[in-house]
Amino acid sequence: MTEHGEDVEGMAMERTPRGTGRRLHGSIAHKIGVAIVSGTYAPGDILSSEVDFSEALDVSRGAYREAIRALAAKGLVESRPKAGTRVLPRARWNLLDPDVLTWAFAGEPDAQFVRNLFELRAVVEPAAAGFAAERRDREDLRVLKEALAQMRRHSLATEAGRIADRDFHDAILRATRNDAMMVLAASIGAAVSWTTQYKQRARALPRNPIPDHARVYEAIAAGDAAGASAAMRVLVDLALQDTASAMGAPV
Amino acid sequence: MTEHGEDVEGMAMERTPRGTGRRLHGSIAHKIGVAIVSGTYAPGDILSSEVDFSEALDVSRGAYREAIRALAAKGLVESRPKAGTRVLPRARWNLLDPDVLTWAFAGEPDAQFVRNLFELRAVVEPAAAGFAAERRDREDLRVLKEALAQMRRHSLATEAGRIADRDFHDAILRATRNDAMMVLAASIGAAVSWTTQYKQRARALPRNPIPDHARVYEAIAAGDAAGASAAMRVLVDLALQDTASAMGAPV
DNA sequence: TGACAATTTTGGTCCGACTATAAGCCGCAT
DNA sequence: ATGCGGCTTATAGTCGGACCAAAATTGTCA
Repeated sequence: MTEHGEDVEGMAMERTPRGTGRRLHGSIAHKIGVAIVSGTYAPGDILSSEVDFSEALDVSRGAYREAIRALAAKGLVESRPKAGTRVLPRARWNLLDPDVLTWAFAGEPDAQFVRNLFELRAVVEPAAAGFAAERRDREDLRVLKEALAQMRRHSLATEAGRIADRDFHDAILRATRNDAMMVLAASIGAAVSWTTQYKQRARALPRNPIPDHARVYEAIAAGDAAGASAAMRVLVDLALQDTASAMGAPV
Repeated sequence: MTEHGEDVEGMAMERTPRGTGRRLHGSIAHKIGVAIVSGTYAPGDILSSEVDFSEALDVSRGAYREAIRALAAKGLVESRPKAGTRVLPRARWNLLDPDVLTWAFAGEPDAQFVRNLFELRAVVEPAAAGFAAERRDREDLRVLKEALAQMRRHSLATEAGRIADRDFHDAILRATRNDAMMVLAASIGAAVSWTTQYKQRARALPRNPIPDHARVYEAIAAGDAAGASAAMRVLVDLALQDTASAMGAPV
């Protein structure tokens, strides 16, 4: 992707084992995954036969198959003897899967999809904050407070600031004592954090997020479920507005 | 398991290609997946080496590796050279993945987990109903009405009845016009439907679900978001109560 | 004794052959 | 013509065996 300049098909793998980082099958899955999510291969399309595609990628058939297995596990494709490997309809994709989310945000994210994600977040996170207010223990509050302090110290423009922000939300999720909710909101949160880059890019950083977060913290500390929920709803709504304006799309 | 007498490890694959149905790597993934989710292999555990495990299962190393790829794609395990394949901490599992859910409900489902699922459902579905009330079109209402009619015709004890119930909820999700919410609620709904079996098993069928569903339909048809949301909340709460009592666990 | 090097274990990749499945075609009978 | 059933054949599925690469362990030497 750097100075080689070639990669004619746009899909050729690095032949040099140097600096692969990921395993080979992993990068294959990544490439094809991005291609599918970004629409290069539309739902219903049939991928080239295993032999053709794998040698087009210049990898062994085994590695290619393992990549396809991963994609199939995420609901992106389905392979059947004689029929080939077909891209499944979007409704079957595990859109909440962390990897799929990563692939979706690898290119220019679809504005509509981002809106949907925020909508879901606006449903889940306030509820999570409410549960957290009811179930948090002393340790949860300590972590929450520490994250808040870190957010005050560093701006959201810095890496440390974003990590603190993430810690804050993660701590709330842990406090819900609900695994399912944790997994879900963690995925959404990750996706949402990608959009933060767009906010930064647009230099649209007019709002100081600290007060919003502080209000959430106070309500959780006070054990005020309704208050925590409401405060979180405000926080998410504001984040959505920022993102929407930064992406140049109407809310 | 029958007269073969052997199968020492309790994990040996059927050697007879007869009635496999699933592909081989699929059944391997299923077996190991269930074993992990049910706690046979605890987080942090290292699976036997590829050669050992694959020949213990009496399958080729390739098939085994493909199965592991699928599990890795769902966040259940992680493989690293020399380090082996290790079961990841529960927090990394894609608990909302349809397959993982299936595996989780393959054995006796964990009561706590079911409660968490219902809690999440209680958050998402009412919100979805609200959005549906705002965005549904004539076609959505038609499908919804038809599903409701089918539910009246067949009891929930029948397969047709359960399908109708599922159609009803799916139609609501489609009406939200939110892909992310659709995928999520579909997963949860599938999981919840497993629990229906437990309700049946316990013969705890005291409640007639039609009125609850009808109220949701009426509110959506009327475009009453708040009403639809409230009606759905009631519906989910009642379902939770039924399930909880059927599972013999306190709410 | 501590740093370095050889060893060995284990996953990663490749190859080539064979098998099993089902889509699509062809022909038969209606 | 039409619908059904068997046959063909392309394609994914499975296998086994070989070699590569990385990392944990062990052993060795300064």
